[in-house]
Amino acid sequence: MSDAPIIVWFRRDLRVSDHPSLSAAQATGRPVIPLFILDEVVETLGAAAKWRMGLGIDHFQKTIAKIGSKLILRRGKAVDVLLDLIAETGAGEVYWSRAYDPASIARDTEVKANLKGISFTGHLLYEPWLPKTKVGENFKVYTPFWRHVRAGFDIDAPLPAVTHLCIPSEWPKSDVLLDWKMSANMHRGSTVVAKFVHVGERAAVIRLNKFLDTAVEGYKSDRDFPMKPATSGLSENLTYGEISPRTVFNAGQLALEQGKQGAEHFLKELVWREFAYHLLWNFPKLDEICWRREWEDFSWRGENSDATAWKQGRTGQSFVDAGMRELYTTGTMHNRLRMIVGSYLTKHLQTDWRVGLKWFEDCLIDWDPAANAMGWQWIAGCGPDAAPYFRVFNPGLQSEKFDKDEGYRNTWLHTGKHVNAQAFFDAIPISWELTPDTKNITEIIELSQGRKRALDAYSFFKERQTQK
DNA sequence: TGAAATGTTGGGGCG
DNA sequence: ACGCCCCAACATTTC
Repeated sequence: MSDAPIIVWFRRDLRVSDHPSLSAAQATGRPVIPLFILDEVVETLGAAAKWRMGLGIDHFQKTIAKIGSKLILRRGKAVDVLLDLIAETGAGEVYWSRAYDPASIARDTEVKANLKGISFTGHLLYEPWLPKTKVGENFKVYTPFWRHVRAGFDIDAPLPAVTHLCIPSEWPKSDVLLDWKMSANMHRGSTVVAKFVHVGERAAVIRLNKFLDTAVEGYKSDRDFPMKPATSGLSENLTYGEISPRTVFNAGQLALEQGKQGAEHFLKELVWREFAYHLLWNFPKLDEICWRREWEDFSWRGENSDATAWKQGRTGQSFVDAGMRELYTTGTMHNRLRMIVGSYLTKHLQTDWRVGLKWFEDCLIDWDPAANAMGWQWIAGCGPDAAPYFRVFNPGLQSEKFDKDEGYRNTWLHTGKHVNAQAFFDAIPISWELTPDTKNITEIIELSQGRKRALDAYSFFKERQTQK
């Protein structure tokens, strides 16, 4: 029986509750060395996500300290760092929670080929390769996927929090988090976004409970209204694994059994996240190539000045601009606005969905490789189970329906009603000018013209397709 | 998880 | 009383 230490390599699982690899390591009774690596995957995160990951690590260091252990920080290519640490400490194995995006898979495959690594489930409810249709195919449509996993997969109860860890006889050296400068690319001002983040396990659980106590009953209808406090906000925590999907699922299931309206819809949204990973697993270039390949021939515009105006929240469509400014200021955007701004960019502005995907990747603190790619392909009309291309959102009508009192637009465009907004914009050091009141910006393109241009491009595209 | 165009119906004003 | 028109309200189809 070896008493060699076990390295628990943390990635997107910054928690001690319901953490299968940590619990398994602890259960061996052997010393545990908690480790985080600033590796090739973390280095290339978008600015906001990288900064937010830094906050998560900072918080998690304290969590680990509270259970009598220490989070070791190392920087470098993952396999090299791990081999070095094994040599230094005599560690026998490395445990981790699986990741499913191509960059992480490549990294982890190389690691596994060079040392004894054991991977656990932790980031998802269902391993993405498991769901199959009756004829053994991968799912392309959400509803059958939902029905299949709902009926066919049991979700175990979450594991209890790990409350202590055996420590090694000697701690290996650790980097200092500040030296990693995780905020280096946050030119748009991390102090502004910092007001909106909820970091760590405790914050995540508070969010979950608050949502289930107060908001879930009205979730089904209220979640479409960006000014209503109707959503859980948990995407931010799920993406860094500050709460496990299993914890969220079980709590949602309990609410459902208590007869709470909206709980079923909440579970469905959680499973959308699973569906995104199912798609990404089966189509690893989901963020690069149109899932319906023929759409590669569509006349998408690349980076262009209209797209720049879109990023800056200066399109002259107040609802779109408000959404883009919420994104820039808070690192998140209400889901309804994500659909609206995505539709506007890809339809009215005829711009390639990958331009929008990249901007979201850089701005979102809840960025997720699978969900972002699926969402953009969905709205552009080239993805699986996608909104048909001709489903063009009209931002004006959408604002009539979902922001009738202009509360949302007033908040993010600043027209004086919500004084906080000015402070946000004052604090953002930006290279382009934000006028305080964007309501008078001339629209890039009149809405019905933009719609027509999009539909014309679509007919032209379809015409060419049939000729092939 | 859309919007606009087109089609249908039925009530009311009015000659 | 009747036919006609208008148009709101709703349903269907088309993009």
